[in-house]
Amino acid sequence: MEAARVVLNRDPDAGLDAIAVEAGLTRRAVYGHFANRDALVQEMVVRGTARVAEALVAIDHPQPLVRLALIASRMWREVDTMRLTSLLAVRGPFQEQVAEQLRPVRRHLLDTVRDGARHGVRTDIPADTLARLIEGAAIMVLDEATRTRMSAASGRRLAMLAVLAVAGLDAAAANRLVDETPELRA
Amino acid sequence: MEAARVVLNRDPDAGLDAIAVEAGLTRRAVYGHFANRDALVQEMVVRGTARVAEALVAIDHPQPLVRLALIASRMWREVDTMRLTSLLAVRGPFQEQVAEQLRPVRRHLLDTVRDGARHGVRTDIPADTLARLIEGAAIMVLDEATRTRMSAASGRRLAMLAVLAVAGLDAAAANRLVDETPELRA
DNA sequence: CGTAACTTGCACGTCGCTGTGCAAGTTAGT
DNA sequence: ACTAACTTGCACAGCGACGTGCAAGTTACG
Repeated sequence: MEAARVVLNRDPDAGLDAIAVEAGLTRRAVYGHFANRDALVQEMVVRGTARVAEALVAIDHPQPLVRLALIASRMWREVDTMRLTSLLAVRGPFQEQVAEQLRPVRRHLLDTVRDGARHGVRTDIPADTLARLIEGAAIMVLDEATRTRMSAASGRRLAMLAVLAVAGLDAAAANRLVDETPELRA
Repeated sequence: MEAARVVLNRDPDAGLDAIAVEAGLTRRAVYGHFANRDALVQEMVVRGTARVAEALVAIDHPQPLVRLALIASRMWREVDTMRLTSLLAVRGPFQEQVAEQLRPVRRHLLDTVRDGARHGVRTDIPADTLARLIEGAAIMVLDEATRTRMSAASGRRLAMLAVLAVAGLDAAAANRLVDETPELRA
């Protein structure tokens, strides 16, 4: 399970053998726990997505901008799962499934974007489009930060800054927000 | 060739059969032109990347911010090729090849970012990191715009705004720049 | 017409991955 | 020591995609 996350994060098309080896097992042994490859991946992605979705929906802060930054922050905390989830949300046999699980998260994000209109979030781009861009930007930064083996602190901050940038804040305002909000320093 | 671009854009792992059909040929006939599947993809990606790279490096405007917007704009003009190129630059057997071809482009982008420091480009993020983020953001927007079948004008504008946002401009300044610069209206 | 280039259809072998069957081995719990 | 759960190794069949060989057909050009 854990092994699958690691391996599939490296190569989403990795064979069952690679996963088994990573788990310290034989390919044959895996079939004792899962009916087939898809069942394994399904199980993993569903669990992971559920955890992430729950964590993101739970974000609740009076200021919309802080909520946005917190979303980026929590995503970073679950990078591995997030990257897989977002990957599987686009291609693969689980698109629907994952999309369904992400619905409340996306709704929450959209609400936050709308809510932020009076706090500096740009309105020149339709809210739903902007929400998608913010989501995409977060994932993209996560990818980049992972690829360059960025430190936890740097990655988190970068994710927050990028999300706020796409949301429409200028650099100065974003840095001020991140530095002066206690919840964003945790 | 053209067919390969279309098909692989839908599914990067598409079989040779699908490509042949799209081209109005038989799988067998393709082997009359290319030694094997890899040769075909290689040829296509190399040609495409070369074109794009050339177009992007040729961008030359006194204002760095305009250069950034132009990069996004030209990328949008070559969406299909760009998406494939960026995809192949990360995974697949051509990583090195593509990365090599993109080197001058990335250097140009990095120079532009550095150059923009005095024109509103954020400096709180290291220039090389920021350059990567801008590149990633552009691709991400292209993907999103393609997925939602956005109109040419909308897609182009969105790409420009997103790139400028990540570069550190606030929404108002970005819109002003895009609207008031003749080169960005073309 | 004749020829050269190209395409087609079909057959075939190969490769890599999947999923299963079975006998034998290991490990943990009682 | 006995059992139950789990693992291993190996063998096998299936599937899909690749790459090739060959005979027959089409098309363009002289």
